[in-house]
Amino acid sequence: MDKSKRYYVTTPIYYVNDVPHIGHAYTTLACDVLARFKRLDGFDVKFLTGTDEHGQKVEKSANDKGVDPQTFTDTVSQNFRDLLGTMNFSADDFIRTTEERHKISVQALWKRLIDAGEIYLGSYSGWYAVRDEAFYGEGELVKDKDGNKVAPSGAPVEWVEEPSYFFKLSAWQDKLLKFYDDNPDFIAPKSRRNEVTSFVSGGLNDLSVSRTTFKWGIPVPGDDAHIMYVWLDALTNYITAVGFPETETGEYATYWPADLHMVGKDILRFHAVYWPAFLMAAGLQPPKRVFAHGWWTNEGQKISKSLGNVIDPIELVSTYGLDQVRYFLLREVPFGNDGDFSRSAMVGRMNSELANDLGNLAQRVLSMVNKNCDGSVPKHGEFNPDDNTMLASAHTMIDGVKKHIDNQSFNDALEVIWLVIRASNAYVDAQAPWKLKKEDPARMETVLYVLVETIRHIALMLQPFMPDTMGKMLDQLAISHEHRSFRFLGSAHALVSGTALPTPEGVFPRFVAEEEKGA
RNA sequence: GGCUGGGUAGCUCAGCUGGUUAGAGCGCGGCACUCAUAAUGCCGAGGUCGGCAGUUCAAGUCUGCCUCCAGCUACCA
Repeated sequence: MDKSKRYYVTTPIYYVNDVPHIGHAYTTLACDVLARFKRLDGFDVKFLTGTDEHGQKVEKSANDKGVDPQTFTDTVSQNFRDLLGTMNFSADDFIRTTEERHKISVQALWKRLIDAGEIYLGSYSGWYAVRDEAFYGEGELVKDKDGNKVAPSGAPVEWVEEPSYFFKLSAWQDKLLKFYDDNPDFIAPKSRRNEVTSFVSGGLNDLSVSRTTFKWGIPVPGDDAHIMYVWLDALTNYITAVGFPETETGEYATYWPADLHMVGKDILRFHAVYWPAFLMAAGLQPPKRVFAHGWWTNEGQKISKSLGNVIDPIELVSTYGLDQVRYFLLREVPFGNDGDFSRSAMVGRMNSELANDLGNLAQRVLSMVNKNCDGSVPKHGEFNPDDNTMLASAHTMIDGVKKHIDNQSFNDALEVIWLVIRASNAYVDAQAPWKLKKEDPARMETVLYVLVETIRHIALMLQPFMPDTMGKMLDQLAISHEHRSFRFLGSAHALVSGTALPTPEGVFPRFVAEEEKGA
């Protein structure tokens, strides 16, 4: 197996206590585009997502509902699985931490860490907030209005003193710093990398990795009183899904180390510090890269449940259309930055870029072809310098796109494609095929040929972002499903003159607000 | 308090190792065209590149100080 031609990308596993929102959709969307892109580029891809189902909070939620935790998680995990269909995500595997394969995997990892002397039994005491699933130092606590000590988040805390296993994280400080140094692209974007290295440079404490205060989790092998700390459990999903503890054959041998863990910026530390430390301590390879993306605000406001302005992906898709939403989320903001979702920005992008620039380009060209070329791919004569410039920009587009995709710079990748789209519209106007129709029909056909061939390239390149719509556009060019990978880019696989084309139909309608309709 | 990143046209942002008239998209104004989803193309307005000082033949681009914003981190009577 050629390891350079395989690609393993993961989303975080989503905490089942949450209801799927735009943040989940955004993270998985980014991975979906990467996975689709790599598949089209000839890679053997594994794209993993799933749900994190253990922990005290889940146990509590289930109790509150009067059901056992397994029944509870079966129900809520499904919400995240449904999101795949809603957003047209092409995940290859959906892992749940309550699965048997995962229990085996986590316990095997634990044993490796024990055997390596990286875990020891001690005792833990501190202020614990169930709601945050985190310990706080005395100094971090604040007083609420009744004078009770609470976490900085406002969550109630309790003094907990219990035996606990510890991972010797403190011993990994130098090795982690060397690892970051040797792998400058491990953490992205750059600003996040700085944050992590400065955090690690500040010193690391050993990490409590077990609890005795609840039961809903994976037991420590040989010491059932202890349940493994949720992050050790959760992070291990990335290797469970490739068949760990089997490491010599099968998917682990093929796909590990993962090419990319996509995460929100809130969980970067777990992925960029704890996870590589766990893996190296167990004698396993850390992942190649962790990318921390930003958050969305809603019309300039921070999104929160209490404000009631949570953005529901299902609603977005039904209002604006699936591919329009997929496009907007990756086009509007440089990936890694925070972004703002606003109705006007959404409509602006979908109308000016999708309907006007791209949709109308396809429509104006295809309808001329339909009316003037017998509804089939036009014949072409010699290409003049203008034609060659146009075609060359279509042919070389992939280079820029690929470069940006490998940096997860989705908006830049789209910009590269849009330069070609704008150039195509300018080319149409400059060549004025509607004039050539009367003056030089053969030349008109050549111009239209250049255009359909350019549109073919644009549609092929945009498939990862907008799979449905680009599928329709390729249908309109009568390109079979077997001819839609990036292998077919370039003049060697150009459209064949005379091929019958279906009647064109617009694929990106303009968005007209309800109140404007019928006005 | 410390660290990091950032303050560039109305808005969102590009500007690599310092070098001729500082760029794009959107928005705005005008012109052209009529194939097309009242779409497209072209032209234009406009910014003392956060402030002050310095280095240099030359600074948005380097240095120092100041200021504002964001993130991370530490600490506190």
